[in-house]
Amino acid sequence: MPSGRKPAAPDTNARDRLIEATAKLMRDEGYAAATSRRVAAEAGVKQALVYYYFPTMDDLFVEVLRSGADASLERMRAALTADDPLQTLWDMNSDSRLTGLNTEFMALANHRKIIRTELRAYAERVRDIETAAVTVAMRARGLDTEKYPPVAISMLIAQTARSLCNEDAVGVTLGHAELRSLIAARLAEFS
Amino acid sequence: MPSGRKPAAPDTNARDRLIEATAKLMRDEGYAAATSRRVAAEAGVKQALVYYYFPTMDDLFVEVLRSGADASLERMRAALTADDPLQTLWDMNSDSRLTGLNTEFMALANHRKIIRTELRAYAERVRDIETAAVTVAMRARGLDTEKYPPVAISMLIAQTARSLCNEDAVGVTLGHAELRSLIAARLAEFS
DNA sequence: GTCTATAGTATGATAGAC
DNA sequence: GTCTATCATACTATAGAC
Repeated sequence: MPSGRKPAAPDTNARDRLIEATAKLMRDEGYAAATSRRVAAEAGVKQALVYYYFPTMDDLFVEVLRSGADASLERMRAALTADDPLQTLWDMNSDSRLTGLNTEFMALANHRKIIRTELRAYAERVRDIETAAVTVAMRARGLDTEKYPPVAISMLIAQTARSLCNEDAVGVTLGHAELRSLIAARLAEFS
Repeated sequence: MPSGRKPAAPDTNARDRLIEATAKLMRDEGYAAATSRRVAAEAGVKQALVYYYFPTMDDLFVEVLRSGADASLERMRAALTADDPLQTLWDMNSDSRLTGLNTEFMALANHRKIIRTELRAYAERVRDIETAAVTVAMRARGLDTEKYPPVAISMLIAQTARSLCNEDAVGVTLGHAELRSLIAARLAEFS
């Protein structure tokens, strides 16, 4: 295979570095900080090169969302067939790197049509996978999937994890211990 | 009383109009759209006047947060002594005007210290009030506040309502009906 | 309290050399 | 594929007239 190398090194091609640099800036300083100049500097290239790979900055943002989404979906598919899908669901939605980016994209999506469309498509694919995993887990334990629809349970777990993460990010921790142990007790019933 | 008028009219003084215009722009187009020029135009004044009332744009943002927070806390205090505090808690956190602004402030808070500090203080005051209301409601119905800490219950209700609202804003509705009716059934047990 | 005018800087995007 | 150079535009913030 001629081009079979996949270096995990920090630098691959310029395009990938630009995408990664944009994600980093969005996480650390918000989407408004991800300007063509700053993104280029972070990736170690000149500003004009951004427009060689991406027609507009919005196209760059969409690509950041897509590549992150693909990686996330891949991880989720693998993880949710594991021993403890519900705990895995909780853990994955507690990753502050992901929830931080997600907040930025939610804010961006509120006023940019292309990003809204892309984010919606991604969110629904994620929900489908998560719901499938919860369905399997609940049936295996003989739980009532009529009274407690798996899609509702998976939303409850994912959204609670993400909310706690978002609050942590701004320094709000009041009540977190209580909610965490309540969830932990509930999740333990499934294991 | 010399200055006792409180006109609900769209125009009061310039300062208030600037704060309201900023909130509107943040809701409709995101915080990045709330520039001194656009805010001034929306309020019907000239750009330089923004800096007469607010030393920097961040000071304006903080003031938007404060005035919104004060109004919200006032409404919440009044509402939570009502007949059905838990339903009220749900309804107040389902207001898309508030949750939209909240998303913007969360994103802003992720990279602006002053706003993070202000948002944290507000979030904790809100949580205190909500928790107090849930405590009263649970005790009145003889529910176990040891096993189900009121602060955790109030967080669960508020965050679920807000999450559904945030998703609605970007067009995601998958699973909402199921989660809503699950919550409705739970809330009904308290009434 | 509200304005005009402007300084100084950063932005998205393009043209064209190599 | 990557660069230099630049245009047109927008931004925050200040100075100073009225």
